[in-house]
Amino acid sequence: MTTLRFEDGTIHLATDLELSIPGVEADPRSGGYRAPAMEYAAIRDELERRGIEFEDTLALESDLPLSTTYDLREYQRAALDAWLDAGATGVVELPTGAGKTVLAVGAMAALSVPTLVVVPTIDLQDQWIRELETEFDVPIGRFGGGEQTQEPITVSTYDSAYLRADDVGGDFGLVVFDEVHHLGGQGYQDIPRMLAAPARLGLTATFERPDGAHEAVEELVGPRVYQLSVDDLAGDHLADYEIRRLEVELTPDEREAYEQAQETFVSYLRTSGISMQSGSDYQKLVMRSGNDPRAREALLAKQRARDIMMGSEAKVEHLSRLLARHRDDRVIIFTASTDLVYRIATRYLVPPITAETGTKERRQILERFRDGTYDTVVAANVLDEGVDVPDANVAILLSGSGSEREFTQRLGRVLRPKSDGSTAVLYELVSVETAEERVANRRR
DNA sequence: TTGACTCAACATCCTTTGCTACAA
DNA sequence: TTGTAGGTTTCCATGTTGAGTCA
Repeated sequence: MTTLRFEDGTIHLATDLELSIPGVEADPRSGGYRAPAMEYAAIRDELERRGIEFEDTLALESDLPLSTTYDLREYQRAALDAWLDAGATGVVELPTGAGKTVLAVGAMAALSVPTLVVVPTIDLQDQWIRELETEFDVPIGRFGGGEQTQEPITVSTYDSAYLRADDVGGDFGLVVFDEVHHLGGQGYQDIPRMLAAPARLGLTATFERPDGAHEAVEELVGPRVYQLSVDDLAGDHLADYEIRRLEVELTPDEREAYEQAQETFVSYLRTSGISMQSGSDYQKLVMRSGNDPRAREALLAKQRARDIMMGSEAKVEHLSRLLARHRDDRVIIFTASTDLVYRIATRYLVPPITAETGTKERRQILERFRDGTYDTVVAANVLDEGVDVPDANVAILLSGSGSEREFTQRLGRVLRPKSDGSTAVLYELVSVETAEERVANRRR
């Protein structure tokens, strides 16, 4: 008799037959065959194709009473169809605010199998659970945030999924990865490997990663099956928007300090033979800095130069004009450093949010921003992703990285359609004749 | 139960000029 | 002809998160 069983994140195939299935290896210790759990569907298909009778101890197709009242928008319907046509595997890329959760609910209702939803933050976990409890008449389990309760539909953080996948990986027929680009991380890639779920849905607003790790995501979840950009939906389902770049000058003191720091960095590159053509060259420099004091000094100088161009006095000065112009608007100011957040908070009496802001205080600030008590907040990177941020119509990017993802996420914060149909505005403040001009171009 | 703390993991961190090999 | 990727393996700093521990 041939039997399929889930064991510690793997599929064990107990059989007397001689088999040769790609990805499946003989396991002499247990006297059978073994493969990562993600090969489950392929193994089952292969056994069926060869007409081999087998017992399947994984019950992934139990019929859950899932129905949805959501009326999918045209593009959501198209995305769902594309995913189903691809065999219920793959990634859907939709901009922030385009209703990725709704799409996932549609997918869950279409398959009606036990489902694991994996999300990056506790905040998102809370949102998903609220949404699923409203939509479906079944209990919703939770892995993470100090709770470990499993139900046919369970929402987990990536961290908890990593800890539990070897244990529960044989219990779900569908897995939904919210913000699926996180799966590019080395450790997180083990999560989909240890899950048997044949159906896999990845959701993101920014699929491609600069480090190329989206290729690993494609192998683990499936290729991108549907894609819409912000511009595809702006004006219809998202607000129209405008990007305004404002160029500011460094003060003479800042300029001198910037040029000096930059020269320290560049002259080290010249003498060390590092050509700095890609991220991996930068990595080489970082490694060298571990035992080469000059390399370390070069990196620290680069850091100083970054701080100067990103937090220049002229930017903070210019901010006062923007805040005056948008006195009646709802404004989020984004920076790349916590220092700058607190400088602005002190100078303009704007509530700050950084990683140091406790959960309770953070929730309070966002609640007051939502109800209109505050019309402006300033944040470092905390509001980029994974947080339910109230709608705003003006975003001011005082500083940021060259990451296209970060830019898209920040733009997404002002794109919820406005009741009066008005246009959202995103300001980018850039210090001229610094590396920031290049950084700003890259992220677009 | 809460808050403060530590720890591990992840992300970004880069330049600008020209060489070589290879694929489309 | 044109466009694009090209070797390495353990790490400067900063920002952020979730899990775990302890009082």
